[in-house]
Amino acid sequence: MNHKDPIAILRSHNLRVTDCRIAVLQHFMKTDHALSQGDLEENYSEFDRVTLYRTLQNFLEKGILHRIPDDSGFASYGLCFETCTPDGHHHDHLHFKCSDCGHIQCLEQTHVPKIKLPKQFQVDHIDLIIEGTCSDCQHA
Amino acid sequence: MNHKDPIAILRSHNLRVTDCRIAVLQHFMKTDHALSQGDLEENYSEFDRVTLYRTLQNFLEKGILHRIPDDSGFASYGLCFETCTPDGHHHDHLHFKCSDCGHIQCLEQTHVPKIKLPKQFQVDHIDLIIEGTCSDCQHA
DNA sequence: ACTTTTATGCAATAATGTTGCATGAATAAA
DNA sequence: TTTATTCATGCAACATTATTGCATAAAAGT
Repeated sequence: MNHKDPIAILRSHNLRVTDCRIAVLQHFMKTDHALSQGDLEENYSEFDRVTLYRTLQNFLEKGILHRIPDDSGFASYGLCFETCTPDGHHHDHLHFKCSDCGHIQCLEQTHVPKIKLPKQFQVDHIDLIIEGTCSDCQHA
Repeated sequence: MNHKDPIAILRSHNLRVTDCRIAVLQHFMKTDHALSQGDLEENYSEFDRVTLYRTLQNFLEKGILHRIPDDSGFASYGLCFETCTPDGHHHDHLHFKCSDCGHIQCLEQTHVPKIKLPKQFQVDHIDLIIEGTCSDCQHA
C-alpha cells in the first residue's frame, strides 16, 4: 500500500475521503520517518487536534498505520505494508531510532529473526527497536 | 544487582536512603513484572506523585531501572542488572508483554540475537518486545 | 549537635489522551 | 441533481500524565 494514491487507499479501506485524511496520508507517504500526533499538529494547524487524533485512530484500526513502541512515552506512527488488514497487523520489519535526531524509521528490508521462548509463552508478534545513530547524524 | 538489599543498592549508587526509595525498590524486587508510575501510585499513596516520579527518574539515571518501550503510551520500568551503570544501560535481555493481563516481564535467560543493519546505521542497543499470552493467561 | 546537602510535598502548568454533541460534509438513494 | 442518510469534524470539556519551582523537612558529613 505504501506508495499508492491516498484516495485509493482510503476508498479501499472504506473510509470517507476527506481533506484531513488525505493530508495526513500524504504527509506519511512523503516522510521517511515515523510521525507523532504532535508532528501532525504542527504541520496541519487547519485541522483540529481531536480530528488528527481520530484520524490516527481510524488509520490504526483499518491497518493503514501501525503504532511504534518507544520508551520515550511518545507514541509514533508509521505506514503499514500490504500485509496489514483491519483484522490485524502483520509486520516483519524493524524500527531504527536515532538517539540524536529522534527520528524513527521502518526498515523494510531487514527482517526480524525467529526467537525461541520457553514453552509457557505463546508468541503473537515481535517488536524490534534498534537505537543508534542514523547516517544524517553521524557527521554532526 | 537484582536481589540485593535495597539500602545497599541505594548506597552503591550514591543515593540517599529514604523511605520512598526503599519502598519503590522493594516493590520492584518482589514483583515479577514491570511497573508503571501508576502502579506505584496505587500502592504507595503515602508518597506524593511527584516524589514517585522523581524517584523513577533518579533510578533511571543511576542505572537501577530501565524504561521498557511499549506501544500503549504507558511507560513502564524494570530492574536493571549488574551490567548497567550511570553511564549507560547495557541490556541483552528481551521483554515479554502479555496482551491479556498487560504485564511486561524481563526474560533474562533469553538473549537478543545479533542483527545486521546497513552500514549507515550505527547501532547502540536493541530493544526487543515480544507480545503474546503468558502462562497465567492461557487457561482463562 | 550542627551544618550542608539533598529529597519531599505542594502548587501550578503543559501536554496528551479521550468523550459527547451539534453541525457540516461526503456518500447513497431517489 | 436533488434529497436523505451516514459519518467526519470542531468545539467544549475533562482525565491522565509529565514536568518545574520553591519552601520545608530529612539525610549525611563534620
